[in-house]
Amino acid sequence: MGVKQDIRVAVDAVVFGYESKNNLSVLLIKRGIEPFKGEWALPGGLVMNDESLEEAVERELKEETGITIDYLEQLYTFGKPNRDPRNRVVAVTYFVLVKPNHFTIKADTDAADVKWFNLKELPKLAFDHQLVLDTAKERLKSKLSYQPIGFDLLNDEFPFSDLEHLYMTILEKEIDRRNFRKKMLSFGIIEETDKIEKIGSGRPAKLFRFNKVKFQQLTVNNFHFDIKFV
Amino acid sequence: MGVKQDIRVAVDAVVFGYESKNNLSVLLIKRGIEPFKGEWALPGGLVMNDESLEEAVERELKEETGITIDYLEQLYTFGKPNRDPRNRVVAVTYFVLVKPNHFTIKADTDAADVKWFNLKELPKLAFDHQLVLDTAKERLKSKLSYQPIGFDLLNDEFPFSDLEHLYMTILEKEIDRRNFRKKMLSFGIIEETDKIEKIGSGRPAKLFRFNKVKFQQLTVNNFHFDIKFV
DNA sequence: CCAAAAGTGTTAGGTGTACACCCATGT
DNA sequence: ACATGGGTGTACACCTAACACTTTTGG
Repeated sequence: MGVKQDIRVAVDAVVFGYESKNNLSVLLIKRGIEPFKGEWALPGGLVMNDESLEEAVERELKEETGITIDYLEQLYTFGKPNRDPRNRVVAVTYFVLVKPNHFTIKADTDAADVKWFNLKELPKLAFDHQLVLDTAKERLKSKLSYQPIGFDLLNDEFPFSDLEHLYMTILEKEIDRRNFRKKMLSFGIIEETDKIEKIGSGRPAKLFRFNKVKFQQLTVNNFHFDIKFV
Repeated sequence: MGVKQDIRVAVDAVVFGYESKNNLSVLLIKRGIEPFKGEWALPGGLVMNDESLEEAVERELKEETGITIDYLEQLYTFGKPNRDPRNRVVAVTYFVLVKPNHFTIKADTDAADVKWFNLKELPKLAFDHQLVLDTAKERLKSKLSYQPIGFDLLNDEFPFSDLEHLYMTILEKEIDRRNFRKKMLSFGIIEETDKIEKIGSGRPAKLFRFNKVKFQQLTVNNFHFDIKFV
């Protein structure tokens, strides 16, 4: 049957965070070891023999970055020979969202440094991680329109304008505020709280909350979240 | 750094074919070796050291089934420990479509037998392949609505009713023929040929053809294939 | 002339899109 | 009173969904 298989399995994560108007970021670590020592890369590492792929991602993110995961799904598996200059490595990549609340970062163990980078100000990335990131950006962009994942990038209670700006930032287009609000509210999955947030100038904003339970009930009854713009 | 990693990487393919009204099938092979010897499983096998994942799927499908691939995309990667009773195996699975023209099967090498199974009459599957198949069915169902993949399950020239039946079979719902035809034709990506097919009873049908080039041109100009039904 | 499947139009209701002014607060 | 961002309504165009009869062929 030919030569014994000699391939490693790794997991890598693309972690997105959103802070304010036009500030969509991704979490990177500065590599402490060769290859690509000193360059920036996606958090990740080899899978251990007895853990699942998801457990591996969660472990690596905890070890390397200390963030709390709000949303996680498998992204894509990259397996071309020569992705890694040392051995052949097949990388199962994951797509992760984090709410601003959970941004807290601790740089302990094997990562020399951890940092959020605005997507508009990225450094050169190690390995084929730019390709992975581009794949994740596409996923984020397309999922935003047919799944309520935007709420995993905002705190539990948020002013409506944050949601608007989030959509405009990710989709990279202008959206009519009135139509956006109307459509979003028409789903009946967002509820008004009795709180009000005053920051900076202008009229204070009511805070809203995503009702996940309501969304799941509706989904069972054949409701489809769908919000598109020209 | 603990114990050396001991994980194998395999590829498996879910190959769909469609023949006639309500006849959506998947290609399975009867396993010639342990474990699960004599049971039915998805075609697939271990990845060789110097081939890409896609090359591995293509090689396995050629070796084991002899079909011609019309559409291929990565499906999902299954990596729980204990999927395989012998070693830990991470399986990168692929989603494949085949036109009726390309159904030709040859059972040569390591597969004891190859066979198309109607999705309504499936045997028990080896490993976690039922889960893989279910994932592929979902993918097929959802992609059908926003990508023109249905045409990769029909011959190049097809009567309109085949397309209708294909959609109804996969989506498992009744669709109004008049509205379906109107909407499908309105995209301008299907053209009439001057051929006519007479089979069985009833009025003979014009044959149509999917214009892929036209579709790609439109896609560049921000056209989105989208065909949904209540 | 009957059976079988192909082919075709209209209407009403709902949804998407475009668009502009008033409101509440801090300075 | 002014600057800043929050909050709201309407009208028209377009698309969706519901629905039934005629045409062409073979037996």
